[in-house]
Amino acid sequence: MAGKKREAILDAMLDLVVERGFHNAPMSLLAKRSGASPGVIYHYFKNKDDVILALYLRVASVKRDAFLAGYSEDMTPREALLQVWLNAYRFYRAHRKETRFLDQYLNSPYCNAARMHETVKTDASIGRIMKLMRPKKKGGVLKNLPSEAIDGLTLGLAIRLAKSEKIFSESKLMRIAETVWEAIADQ
Amino acid sequence: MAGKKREAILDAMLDLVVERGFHNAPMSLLAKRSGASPGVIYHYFKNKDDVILALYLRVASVKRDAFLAGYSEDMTPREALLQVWLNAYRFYRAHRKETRFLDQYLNSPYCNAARMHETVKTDASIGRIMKLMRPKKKGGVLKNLPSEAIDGLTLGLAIRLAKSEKIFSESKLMRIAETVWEAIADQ
Amino acid sequence: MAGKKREAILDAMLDLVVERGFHNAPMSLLAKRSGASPGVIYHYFKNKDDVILALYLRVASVKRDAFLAGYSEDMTPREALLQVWLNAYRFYRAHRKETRFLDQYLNSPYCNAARMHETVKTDASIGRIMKLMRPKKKGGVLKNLPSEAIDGLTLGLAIRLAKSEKIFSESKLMRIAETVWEAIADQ
Amino acid sequence: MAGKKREAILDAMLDLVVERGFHNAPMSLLAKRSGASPGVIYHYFKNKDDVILALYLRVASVKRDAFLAGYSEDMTPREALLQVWLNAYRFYRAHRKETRFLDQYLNSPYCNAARMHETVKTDASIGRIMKLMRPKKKGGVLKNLPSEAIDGLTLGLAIRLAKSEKIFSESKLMRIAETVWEAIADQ
DNA sequence: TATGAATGAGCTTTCATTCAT
DNA sequence: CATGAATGAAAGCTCATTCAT
Repeated sequence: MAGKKREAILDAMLDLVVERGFHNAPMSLLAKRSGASPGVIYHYFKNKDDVILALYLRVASVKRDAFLAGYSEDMTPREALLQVWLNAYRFYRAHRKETRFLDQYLNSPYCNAARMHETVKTDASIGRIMKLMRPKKKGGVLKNLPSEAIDGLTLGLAIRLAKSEKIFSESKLMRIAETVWEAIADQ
Repeated sequence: MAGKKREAILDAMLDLVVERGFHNAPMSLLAKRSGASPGVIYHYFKNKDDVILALYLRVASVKRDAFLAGYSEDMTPREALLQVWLNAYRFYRAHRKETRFLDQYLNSPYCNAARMHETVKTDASIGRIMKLMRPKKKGGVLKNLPSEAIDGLTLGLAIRLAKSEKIFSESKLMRIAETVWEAIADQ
Repeated sequence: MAGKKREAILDAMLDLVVERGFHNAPMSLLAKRSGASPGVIYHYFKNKDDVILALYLRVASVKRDAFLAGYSEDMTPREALLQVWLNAYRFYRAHRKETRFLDQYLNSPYCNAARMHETVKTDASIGRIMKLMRPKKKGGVLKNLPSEAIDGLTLGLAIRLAKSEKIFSESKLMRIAETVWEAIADQ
Repeated sequence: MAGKKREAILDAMLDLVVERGFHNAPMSLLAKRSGASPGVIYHYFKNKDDVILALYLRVASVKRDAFLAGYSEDMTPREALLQVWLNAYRFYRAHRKETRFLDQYLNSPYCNAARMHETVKTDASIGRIMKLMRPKKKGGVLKNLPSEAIDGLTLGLAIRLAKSEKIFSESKLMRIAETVWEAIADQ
């Protein structure tokens, strides 16, 4: 109950950033939209940047949980990849506002080196999976591709598909996931 | 001589946006950096948004030319894909400021539906290539994947690799390009 | 206590417009003169035009009350005319700043058709009196003159006299009021 | 031919002031509307105030000539009054832009004491007529009314009627002029 | 906790005026 | 005489933040 207003502020900020961008999201409007007074926002948050950061952390946390749903360490790399890839697609598809927020946040100087410290921590569990997928010569099962390539061919593709207005059938998604696996696995 | 100051303003805006983001790029600083007076910017541009838009159009135009360098309609789809993919990687790699600007611009509400009209026009020639690469069942040579998937697996990958600090050797790049081709071609 | 600062802003704007005109009445000076900060003016008013409009409405309201002081519907037309005419003269004479403001406002494009809507509403009670004074052929007691002529010969004269530096004695004013009555009444 | 551009500038300024007011009549727009370059305006006029002043002097001169048309010193006071009154009405009626300009100019602090020196000189010939119309006790034929009253009952009325959208017939105008004469003459 | 009036630095933009060409 | 790019002070206005209540 205590955190209800805090959540309302973050919700309103998410809407504002998506609709209007970081600039053009004034605190006065945030107050109006969230039903809080300008003053009380500063009770919950140090300043505007802190609201943005808290929103990012909330979104990142939800995203991490979504990505890892149904994943277990017992899975084969192939099973893990397919699971996480579909999770990613579904998250981006279901959370379009959050996706657009992340796009803006991660591409803006708002998110600078200092803050990326937090980011890395947050995404560490994603890293756990990714580390499983090492190139063959390092004991993994993947082709000898740079990690950026692996990332781009998997999550990068998921996000692109999710941004499309098209809705893909389960079978189509499975087929794409297979294509992804084939592109990166060293069979 | 005629458009020299106009170009200087756009150059300065590019630097500012990359360093500080759309917000935090005040016109007064733009004036100082470009060597123009605050007033004269409004001789060349209607307002701040118009500067941003002009910068986008300039970057998009340069990008299009870079992508199409060395491309000819006689090429096989495979040759064309390899050529354009390498062009893309090299453009993003060589124009990091422009790339970061595009990231911000295309993900921000600055770039709304109205402006995307221009965008589409600008990227039409890219479209010419992409249309060559149709799925097999439509007379092309590609797997039956949605266009977003093709796009993500090709240009989306190029941009990710280019953003990395790593520098890839020619042979490595060629190998990745081949992997890309194999991922999308229906052999 | 509630509207004290708002009133101070309007008071200061009245002074500024009279001293310096609409142009040359910058918001920064308005802030200084009214003891408000530049920002808070925009808490009470939408923009500069809105300050001007609010000032006009305040002046118009005071003016209307002043004009109608001591008037009752039982009066004969002659009594009513003399009463209102003297009221008008005294208002203009006692409120010289307001009078000069009205001169500027009503003659400037600041006061356009849209705003005149309000004006008419405000002056409706004046209209009540004026309608009593109809030409004889419509059941009134006045000469068959256009309403603009009636208006000019009464209020128009009052304002001119009030603008003069001269101070007229009560008896002189009464005599002029009688002249006005004779000029418009159909005896 | 030399003065053609000068006249064009004054014409454009008249339009601008009437449409937009003194403020909102920027020199850049004056340049565009008049077909002159911003620079050359400063060849013909010292500064913006000087353009306004020159326009006022031009309008005042035309007005004076219009008022005196058909007037001769041989006329009886009554004939002179009727002639000048009708001239005034017709001038205001035919020159609405000029009338609105004068309204703004004469009511604004643009037209300050320094400039009124010129004004008085310009209107001296009007003064000649007005002086003929002295109160009876000073050898004239008018009632013993303050000069402001005479002025208001004559020219003040003419201007009010002229501002109305109504168009008055010759006979109606003559009747009103007669009423005016009766109001001020000491018969 | 909560309010919202108040602050004031700083933003985008305008515009009278100048001057090299 | 003529141009129009250039100037820069100053305008109107915004907004993150504070604080008395």
